[in-house]
Amino acid sequence: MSYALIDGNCFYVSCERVFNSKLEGKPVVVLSNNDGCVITRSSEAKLLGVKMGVPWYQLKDFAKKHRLIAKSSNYALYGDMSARMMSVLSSFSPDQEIYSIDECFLGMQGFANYDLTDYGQAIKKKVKQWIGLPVCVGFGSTKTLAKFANNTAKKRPEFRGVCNLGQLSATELNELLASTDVRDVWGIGYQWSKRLNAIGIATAKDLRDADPATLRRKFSVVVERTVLELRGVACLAFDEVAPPKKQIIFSRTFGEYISSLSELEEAVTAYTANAAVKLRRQDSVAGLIQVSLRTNPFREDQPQHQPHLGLQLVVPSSDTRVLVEMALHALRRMFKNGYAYQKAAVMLMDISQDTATQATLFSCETGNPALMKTMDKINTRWGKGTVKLAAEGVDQYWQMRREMISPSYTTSWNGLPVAR
DNA sequence: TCTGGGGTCCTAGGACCC
DNA sequence: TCTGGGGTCCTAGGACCC
Repeated sequence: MSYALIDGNCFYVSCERVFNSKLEGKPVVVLSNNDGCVITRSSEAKLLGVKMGVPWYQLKDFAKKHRLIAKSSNYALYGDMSARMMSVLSSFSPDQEIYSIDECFLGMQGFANYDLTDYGQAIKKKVKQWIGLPVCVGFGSTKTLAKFANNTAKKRPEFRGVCNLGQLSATELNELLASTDVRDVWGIGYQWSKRLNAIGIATAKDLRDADPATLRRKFSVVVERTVLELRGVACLAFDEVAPPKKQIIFSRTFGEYISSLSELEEAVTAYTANAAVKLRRQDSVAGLIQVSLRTNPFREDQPQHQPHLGLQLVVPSSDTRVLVEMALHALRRMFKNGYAYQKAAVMLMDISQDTATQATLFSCETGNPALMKTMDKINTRWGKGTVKLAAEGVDQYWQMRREMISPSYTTSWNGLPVAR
């Protein structure tokens, strides 16, 4: 069995470029929600030395000087482009696992007679032609090796965007592994890479050749599995259908600080409604809802308050009104006057499929599934927010800032590109 | 003075991913 | 002034049970 991993090159920037050719060849970054910090960089921006995660306000002067272009993130656009890309990719294998917004695995079982390097080039070409997005392709006998191959295809121009490990000699593979920092192995983050370095494991090759049992003892079973995966022993499952989420979070920084309870109530109501939509989309109900608030932790000069409170529902529910009632209850218990709150989050937990719900003896209010379904249908058909609870507020001053956002070219009539 | 052993469940915290 | 959002898995330790 072998796997392909296809990954969009600086995906968000590439999505912007599809509809705005002026961004081509220029240093571009896409910012996180609220225009907070850099989350995607074009290769030109990387060359300028722009680091991942830098706060935008620290970069403004630099951007002016170096003609760095910033875009607010436009998830309506990226989500839609992602769906199109995934649909094209699904035509290249019967088995697809969508791993994130910009990457998927394909199962390559039954492709033994194919030249996978050619096949990878064909994939790359079709996605570029049909969707307009540049991708790289990596092939390996485990997911971790496919990831490694993809990473190699990205970094080394001589591979022309496609790396098939199966085609390499043992020497060539060793050379590639030896020239890859252990930090760049999928599953090894900053903390573990530091500790691995300390015991003499610096490269992907060192890690592959280390003793799995020792690493399990010193680190965890996760690191052991990574070692085995690098050796070609598959330890990670291929999930074709996304399993339902075990927790659902809706969390946003406000456009402006909020100090009043009534405005927080509006925001928490809206956040809960958003989380509930996600919950119903996977036909689930939640048994526990947690609300949290946060002041700006960077403002050490200001009083800090980061409360969170979870409340159990008597009967698990997905009804927005039931969930909102609980959320507001939690909010009112935590809220304190005199703080500038910067962010709120609503988290749904104890999630189960709604068919499995246990009825109570004294059948309590569990909500009205039919009404919720109708609401979701209307909002899908006529656009988000067509029908909502009045308590979500009308003005919504706390909505996030997105000062450099592009139109929703593919998902809104108003954003439709015009051909001249 | 002396104070078992084994199992389960839950939670918090730490690590990782994009 | 301005620092994102949304997930997963694993482990250790405490509570509790017999």
